[in-house]
Amino acid sequence: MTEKERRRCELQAEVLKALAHPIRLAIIQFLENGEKCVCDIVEYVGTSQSNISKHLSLMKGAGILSDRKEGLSVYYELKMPCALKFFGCVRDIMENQLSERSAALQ
Amino acid sequence: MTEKERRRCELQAEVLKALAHPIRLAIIQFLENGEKCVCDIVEYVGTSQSNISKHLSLMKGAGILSDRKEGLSVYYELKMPCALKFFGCVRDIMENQLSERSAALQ
DNA sequence: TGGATATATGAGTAATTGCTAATATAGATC
DNA sequence: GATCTATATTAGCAATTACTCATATATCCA
Repeated sequence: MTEKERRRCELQAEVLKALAHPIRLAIIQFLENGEKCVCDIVEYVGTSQSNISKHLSLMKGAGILSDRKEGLSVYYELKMPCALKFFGCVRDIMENQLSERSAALQ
Repeated sequence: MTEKERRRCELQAEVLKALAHPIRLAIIQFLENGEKCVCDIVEYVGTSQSNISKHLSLMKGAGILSDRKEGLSVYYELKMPCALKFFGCVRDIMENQLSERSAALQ
């Protein structure tokens, strides 16, 4: 494996790490229909504002979200809609997992 | 957000966590062209056999890989080719990141 | 059956991640 | 300028992740 490939995998892992948390996935799905402000996201997800702020900052840093300010509010928007398609694939994997486990138990 | 949605995000996060590591991504790309045995994977990635074994086990547990034994060797195969397409998308995000950072520095 | 080989696992340790509570910062309004 | 509101950040702590080393387990062969 070349050093270039290794480096590319490291960068890709950064992005995937930034996706790999339930709260961040919930935020992304919420943003599927367009940009939202932090307060709406807090309400939708149902956890503390400070926790949400951390997660938003992390995803912005990873290039997954972008933001814009409007008065006191900050609106976040999804920059990688392809993630939503991928989640469909992930869901299939999960369902296969459950099917296989069910079959194994029978 | 409903409890069902929350649960689904948790499960999706499990799969993404299982992907989100440079060595695991390298393994997945190596498996793009078909199943490989552990010793080939060890050689390709260039880290310890025990480390590789841990990563393989984790991905198998998450439903990403499947395996079959042949004598002393164990062959692993990718169960979610859609991940490869998604990596293309992740790469675009990474490149956008680099472009934006370059623009910001100029 | 013993030795060799391939692979998986346990234990210990360090690094990373994620949460909460408190608080700082920024913008708006009076 | 003070107050309020929205959001971001710091610090502390707990949980999780990842690695190495040593070793266990399984398979093959003489």
